[in-house]
Amino acid sequence: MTVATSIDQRVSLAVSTVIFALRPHPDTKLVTLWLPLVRRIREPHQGQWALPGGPLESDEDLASSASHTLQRTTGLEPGYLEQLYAFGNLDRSHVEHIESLDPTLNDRVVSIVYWALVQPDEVARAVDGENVEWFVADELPPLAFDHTEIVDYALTRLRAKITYTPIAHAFLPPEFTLAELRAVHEAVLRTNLDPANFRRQALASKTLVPTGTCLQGTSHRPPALFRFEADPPTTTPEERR
Amino acid sequence: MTVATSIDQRVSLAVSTVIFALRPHPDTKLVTLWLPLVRRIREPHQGQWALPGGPLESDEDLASSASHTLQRTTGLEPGYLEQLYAFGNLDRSHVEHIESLDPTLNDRVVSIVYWALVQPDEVARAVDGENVEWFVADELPPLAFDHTEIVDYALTRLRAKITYTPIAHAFLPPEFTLAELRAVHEAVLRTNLDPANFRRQALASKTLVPTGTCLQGTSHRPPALFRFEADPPTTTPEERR
DNA sequence: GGCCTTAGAGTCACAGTCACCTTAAGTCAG
DNA sequence: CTGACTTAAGGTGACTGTGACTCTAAGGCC
Repeated sequence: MTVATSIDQRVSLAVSTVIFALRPHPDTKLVTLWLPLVRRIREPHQGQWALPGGPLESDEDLASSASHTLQRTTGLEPGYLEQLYAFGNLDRSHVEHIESLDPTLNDRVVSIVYWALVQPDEVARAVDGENVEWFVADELPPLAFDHTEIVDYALTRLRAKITYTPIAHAFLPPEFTLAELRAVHEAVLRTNLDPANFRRQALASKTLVPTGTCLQGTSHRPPALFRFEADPPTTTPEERR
Repeated sequence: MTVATSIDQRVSLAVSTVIFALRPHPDTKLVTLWLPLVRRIREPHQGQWALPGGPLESDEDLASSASHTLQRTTGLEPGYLEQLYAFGNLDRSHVEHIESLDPTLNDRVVSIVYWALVQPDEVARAVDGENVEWFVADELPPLAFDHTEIVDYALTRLRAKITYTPIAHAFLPPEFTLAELRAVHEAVLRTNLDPANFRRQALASKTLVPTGTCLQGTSHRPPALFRFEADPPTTTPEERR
């Protein structure tokens, strides 16, 4: 920071985003985590799948860049967006599959990676196709660069964070039942949770507000609807401003 | 990442480090957190104190860059080093004191900030002087750029992390008593901890190994010496390799 | 020996968690 | 209308970790 007025030409800066959404698993039909990947159309790692992203433009914030990537690849707005980590080690372009040995293509890239939660809808499927494809997060093909590692870390972070922070709302509509909220947790954590205990803890967290209404038309006792509290405090620097 | 083969000239990349060490407070004599700052010798923010750091060299990893900064400003090796956050918003050079209005000096800088824990020794004081000076972490002067914000975030992270991770060892010699370990926690958290309860929790964490020996020469019952377990598992990507 | 200081072990009340059970409230089949 | 079925919602008891506190152990110092 102190003396940073020039930079070595060969270090470039990119922003990538790990985008999570919930959809039914094609085999088990159980709801699981999915994420969109982009097929690389040039060396290195041409043809392999990679995280969506791009170089940081000089007129956009880091988080804005991640948002733009999200919009470009899925057509969606982020329900939740947080910086994951900055990956910049020298060896990160050379992992595993060295396809191109042309050193000019092996430029040093520092990637600032964000992770996002979205609600997939019709629009998302429309953007699909082209070079974008959605995959089950825990059943990914080999990815370009160190992106497998990055996705693993993002999954760890998501699974840790959902247990102590109300981020599940990013996967849900404004109003939802406790069963729906629990289903999100179960899908992310890949476990079954005791409905009674989950209910008690969710209500104790003080982040849920009962709407007073109930969901009608079910073949059983109608469940109460909730919405999330307006201002859940966060701790990342960006959001503290 | 995907298309990152060129970068806008005006975005430069720097690595800064928040370096924490424990020393007695000059007034209260109680042990507290200190950190070294560097006086800026050019615009913008000339004369103000800032975090030590510098541009990322094309042949060094991000963490290595932070280590080099640490070595350069204090002469010390890091006992603990972890990436804090990447700060890159457009307005971060313009906060508060706009001294230089020359736009060419207000280049866009993305800073990847690390935080480190060190044991200060004689060497550290020797490097002192020049443009480096140590300050009590909670009583800093106004800093250049958004560095006040960054230090605040680093302090939050340190204080949160020491409660659930055995990082206190970075402030301690290889062998130490439980009272010394507790003193580190008390200094970082600025609270008094119940010795008996702290003991119970520390031993329950399974990260301490009794050496079998006791510290002799005290004017009371000799305390047992401990050392930290060899392999404390961590979760940051760098250390998982 | 008596006193001081700190180490270290133990006790008790309390809050949160987990596994499990019971009751409430609706739909649907007959 | 009635009973079967399903899920919501509330409750209970065992267990666990924590905070406040007490008590004993082991040294040095006077």
